[in-house]
Amino acid sequence: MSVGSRRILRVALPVPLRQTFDYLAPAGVDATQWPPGIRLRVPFGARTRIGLLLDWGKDSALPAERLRTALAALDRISLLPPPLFRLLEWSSRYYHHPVGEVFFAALPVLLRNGHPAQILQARRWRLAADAPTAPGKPERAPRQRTLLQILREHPDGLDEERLASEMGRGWRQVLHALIDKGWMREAPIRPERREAPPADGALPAPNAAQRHALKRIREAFGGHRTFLLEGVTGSGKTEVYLRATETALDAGRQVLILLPEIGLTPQIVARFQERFPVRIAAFHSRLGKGERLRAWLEARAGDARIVLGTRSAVWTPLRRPGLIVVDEEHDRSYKQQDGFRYSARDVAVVRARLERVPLVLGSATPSLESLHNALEGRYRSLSLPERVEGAALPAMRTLDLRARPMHGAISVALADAVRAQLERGRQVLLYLNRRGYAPVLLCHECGWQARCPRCDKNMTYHRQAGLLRCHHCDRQQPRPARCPDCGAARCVELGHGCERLEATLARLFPDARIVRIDSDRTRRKGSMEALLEQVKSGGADILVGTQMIAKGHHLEGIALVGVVDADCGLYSLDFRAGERMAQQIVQVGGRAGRGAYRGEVLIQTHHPDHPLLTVLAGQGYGAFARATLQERRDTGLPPYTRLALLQAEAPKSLPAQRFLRQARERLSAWLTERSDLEIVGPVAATMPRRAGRYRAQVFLKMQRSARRYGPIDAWLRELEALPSARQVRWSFEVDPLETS
DNA sequence: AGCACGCCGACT
DNA sequence: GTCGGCGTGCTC
Repeated sequence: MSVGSRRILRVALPVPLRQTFDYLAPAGVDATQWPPGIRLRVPFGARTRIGLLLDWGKDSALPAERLRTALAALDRISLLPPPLFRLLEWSSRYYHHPVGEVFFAALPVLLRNGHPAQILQARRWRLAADAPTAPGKPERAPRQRTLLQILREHPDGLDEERLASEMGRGWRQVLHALIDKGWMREAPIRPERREAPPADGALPAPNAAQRHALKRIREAFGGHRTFLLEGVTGSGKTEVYLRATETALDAGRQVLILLPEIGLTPQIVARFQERFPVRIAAFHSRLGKGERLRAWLEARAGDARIVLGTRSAVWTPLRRPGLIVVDEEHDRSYKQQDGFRYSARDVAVVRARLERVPLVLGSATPSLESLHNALEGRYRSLSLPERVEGAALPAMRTLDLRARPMHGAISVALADAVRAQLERGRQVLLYLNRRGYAPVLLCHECGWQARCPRCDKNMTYHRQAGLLRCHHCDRQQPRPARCPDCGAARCVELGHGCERLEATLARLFPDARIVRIDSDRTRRKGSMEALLEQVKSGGADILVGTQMIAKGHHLEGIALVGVVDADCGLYSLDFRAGERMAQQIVQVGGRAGRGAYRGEVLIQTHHPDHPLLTVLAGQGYGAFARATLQERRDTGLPPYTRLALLQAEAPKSLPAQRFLRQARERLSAWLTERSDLEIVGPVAATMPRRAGRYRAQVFLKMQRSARRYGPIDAWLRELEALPSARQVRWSFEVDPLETS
């Protein structure tokens, strides 16, 4: 190989185009001095942009005179360790997403914008021993006096960022004046606070199932293996993660732990920090740009030994990875729903293979995809069938609503069960996955309904706010005093949301303390924690909530969980609705009886004989999941086939339809007779209009074994150039979760 | 996605 | 007579 002749730089740019761009190396630079994975400043159209060098080439498909010259390299060494680099290439191919957008999604914003790949070491300053201690000194320099006073209050020192915000403009001059007087000393960056880990005796002793799971995971260290850890709620999955983490750390390795959006709480970070006196990088949504870059670089350097984060943390570079964990792997927040639509769980599976490390997928209610992989032997099954410390699993049964007397959304039978628990001084949780007061506002005279003009959907009445809100767009409007159609003052509320359920309960149980938790009540940061704290400390008798309360929270005192409406998940167009409903019932039911007594789960339904409910309530989630898998196999749905979705939306219906029709024709042209690819559509979305835009889609259904990405890539590149594509917003999604 | 180029309405 | 609307074409 003649290295010197490889003069073409192949560069990925953050643009939605399925291609790379070729550049020449500047005069005097041998292209091969620049390793793939570094950032380059390049001219692009009318301006200069930052790209990522992916590869070199001997020659370009473009004539030499059209090539421009790269301006400069921003890095000396690759930003991305080789396995992560290959993971990103794989992701771009698998998800058929523009390679530049994929690579740039893995970089912190500051790096995307050209910031040097160096840890922002905001220097810290503290007072020197001989600085004046009297508050009035020096008399003739008020700014210096202020700065001295601030630092007197912070004997450990303050970083420059804080100094700037406390002092305001011109702070650096003041600082330098004090440095010149010898009154300032540089303080060590981030005083390390390392506490000894708890002695082994202080830790909970793992039970037999936990020990077995750990043994299998530890055996896999040093190589790759994927485990599906099925652990009922309260079975101590986190303790397994912690002990497996310990093993990886002892081997000098890093651990990457992915959590669903609501799972990454300060408490879970604290739990890891308590156990391990090592640097932890926690990627949460409130991290500032600089902090995010620092955490990213610390992970890349191997200084952060544990990386905790949500979906996007799957792209964190690791120097010496030893273990990856995906907690609550069924959770839908692992799926990015816009732009680059990837599944962090699925990416983690591939990453673990490329990094050659074990991966643990944990859940009480595994996704059918993962369960299928386990049943087929691709994943190793581990199970924690019992709760720790002997707490019993709640008993689950259905309550037949047919022809039964009701108090609003609550049957008399459920109300009686609630009363019985309240009389024994125990807590009750009622789960209703519907916000607001009533999902429908209807005129009793003429039949008019409050509909969202932009979505063709009913607007939900929120009584406390006095507003009609559309839950599909941001529209809200006051409740009309009279029917806009006939003028009658007789609009009635139909159906029940959480707000109304709370009102019903207040009437039925006037002495009970009721706490409602839904996104209407937890807008403000920290209000969710405050409400949960109130419940945990016994300051509530009845907890009412949407799916926000279904996940993860350890509520000791709850004896009864009521699922107020199980019917909405039974007959849905979305083939995953049943799976989701079952997961929600089991997860919310898992809040019951984690204290000293056995809990009870009551499921209200008009379809007590529906197989989903009978299997779930009678035999549990595992049996339900296996039965549903059988159904998916019979109907040729995922995970037995693979879906992809081409979606288009436009302010008018026609352009979206036209684009999709053309897209379908073009795809057919790419296919041979023996292609195992089925095309369905264009069909209107389940919600044909949302926020004033018409939506339609084409489905691709492939055999599981289909590994041929080529035709689809060529097809999508063709679509990019289609004139009808410019009149619509379109997207392509592999393995969509929502097929509506 | 940006950004420039390009051809038609209400303003100094 | 110009400023600027967003259609359409291109980016190595």
